[in-house]
Amino acid sequence: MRERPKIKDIAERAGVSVATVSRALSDSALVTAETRQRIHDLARELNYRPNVSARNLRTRRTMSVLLVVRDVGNPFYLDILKGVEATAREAGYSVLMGNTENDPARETEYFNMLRYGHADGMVLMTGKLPPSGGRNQLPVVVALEMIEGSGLPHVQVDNIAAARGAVEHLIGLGHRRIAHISGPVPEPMSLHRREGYREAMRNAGLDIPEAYEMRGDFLLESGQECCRSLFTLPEPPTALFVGNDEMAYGAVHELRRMGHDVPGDVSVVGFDDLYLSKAFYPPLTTVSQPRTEIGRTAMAMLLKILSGAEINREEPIVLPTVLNIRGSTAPPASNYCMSP
Amino acid sequence: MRERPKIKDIAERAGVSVATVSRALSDSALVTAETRQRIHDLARELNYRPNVSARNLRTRRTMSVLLVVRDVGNPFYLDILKGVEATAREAGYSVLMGNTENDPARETEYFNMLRYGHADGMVLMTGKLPPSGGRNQLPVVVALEMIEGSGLPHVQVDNIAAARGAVEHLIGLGHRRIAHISGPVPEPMSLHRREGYREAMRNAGLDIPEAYEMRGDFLLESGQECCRSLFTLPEPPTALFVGNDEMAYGAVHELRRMGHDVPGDVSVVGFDDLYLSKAFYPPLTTVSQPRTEIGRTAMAMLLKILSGAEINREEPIVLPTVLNIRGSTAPPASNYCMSP
DNA sequence: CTGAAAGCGCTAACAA
DNA sequence: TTGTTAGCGCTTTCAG
Repeated sequence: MRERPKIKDIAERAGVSVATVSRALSDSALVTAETRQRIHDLARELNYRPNVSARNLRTRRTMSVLLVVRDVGNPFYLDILKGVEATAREAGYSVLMGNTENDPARETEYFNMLRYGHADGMVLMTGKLPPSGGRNQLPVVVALEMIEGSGLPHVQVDNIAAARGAVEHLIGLGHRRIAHISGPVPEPMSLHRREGYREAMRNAGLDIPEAYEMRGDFLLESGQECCRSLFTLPEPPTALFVGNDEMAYGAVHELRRMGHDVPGDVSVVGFDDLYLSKAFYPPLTTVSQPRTEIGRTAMAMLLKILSGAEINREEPIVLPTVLNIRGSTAPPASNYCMSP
Repeated sequence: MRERPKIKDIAERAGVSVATVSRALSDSALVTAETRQRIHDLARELNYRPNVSARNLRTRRTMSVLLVVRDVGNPFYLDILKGVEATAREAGYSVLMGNTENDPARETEYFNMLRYGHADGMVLMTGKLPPSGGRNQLPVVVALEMIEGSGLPHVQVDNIAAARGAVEHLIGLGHRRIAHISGPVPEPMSLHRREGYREAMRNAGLDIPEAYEMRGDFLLESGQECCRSLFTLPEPPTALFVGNDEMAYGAVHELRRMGHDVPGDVSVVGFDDLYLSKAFYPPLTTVSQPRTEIGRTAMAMLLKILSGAEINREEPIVLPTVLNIRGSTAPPASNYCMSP
């Protein structure tokens, strides 16, 4: 037998044409059950494997999708990746990993991979977009990061409402001096979470001293640094609403280093509910996003687009968040407590 | 212009043959600099994109590799993924994600993807292998998990020595009653770390009570459970060497719940140096594996195999580990301290 | 229900 | 240096 059998080999052995083999292998109804069986047996016997490149060329599809994130090393994406992968494979698709590292050139490159026919569609989790160029025609679904006015379908959470809920929790505990450490500005995700913070404060009639709004970059170290600045203020906050868990870890770490107890002296709320937030000390109160579900939904949406179905590109799909109240929040210490 | 230009379109416009265009676009030296330039310009003007499926079919390679892990959701793989991805793209390869969830059927499936020509090679990070079937002929590199006697090239760390070093650190601090929580047995990785623990204890002339060797499964909860058992013993340990960081988090969590101070009452050492171990409280003493480097090395090895170079399949590449000593280890409390 | 035949778009022998 | 040509292995009309 030749190195690797092809349809032709099976056809010869079975005494039928390649067309029949192709049909039989794809379980077409246009083949007698009997021949179909015979061909299947023969295929197994010869250890036949279809050549995907040939099939792709012919069918003009690759049965694979691109999943593009800004940093594969970020644990935040894990469950999303998991959701995308699971949904993709259920539909027979493979997932190609893309990593932009915030480099617009790379992002363009991944769009080009779509155009090259490298993949059939893309789930995009970055905040920026290449210069356009007919990209709205491409099968792309944006997850998480809201790209304003992109015209691309997206699935996300309501960051404003979630943030507002988190801050309301702090206010409900009796906190009045609540500071915020935001993610990188002007990314929509950061802005929205900050907006939620502002809304909650405004609704409660609370002032936000300018120095209470710190800008971080979503990384642990910036959580530490921002926290340090906040606690050199003459009137430091009694509670922190931090833009993501990673910075919240940094903040708690720093608070401990400065001798403050969490939540005894300072309460901290995060955002994301990372993998380890429940094992953190103290277990972190944080907004939980349905990450796996986001992945699944985004991929399902992409599958729908790929199947040719019409979808509503304007109205984003918004998934619900939950505030997980754990050990890092408590009422303010009595000496800090002031009634309005 | 037609929907999507192909080489033929460029050829017609340029008044040359498709072969010349193909050569020009791949910057072959067999084309005049002048025509090459002209064709490049034309290609850009027409917004030409090569069709990868056609190319793949013709060249019999896909320029993509498979990266297979047992759980994409596990943060442990992040940096490895990053290393693999980086090295792959530097060489022009894409990375396809594979997720086995410890299901041997899936693992076979990924091997089949190689055989189908879905990808050119594979970096495998799971502990089990399908029934063989000429798999040793396939371009596969095993990272991390040692599959004994597989005949596949692999890159890894010396788990025995690393574990021994970690336990020696505890012994050096004065601990005598040191327990171990292992990963799933009989996986080589778990066995090796346990072996290192045993060696260190033996070398120091220390006994290992049977109950001091707990079996976990590398997950947080099992760290908690094993820890709970250990501290119902009449003579509980004063230090724990835990098979991975995740279980160590669980153990510390449980110790705190039971009212033990870490490291005041009990010291804990982990393995892996996960992303957040330094922000953990107390910052975790743990063995650090060069994860990104492991990914890079494995991918580099695979590239070498794909390029046709001969490599030594017998001798694994062993990368160095470092013991990161942080806040979770200290000398035993005086009332526990006993000289030999 | 089955077969013949025409490509999908590209690369690489072989010729010139 | 360039062109001609023959496929890579598969799917899918179109005829029978």
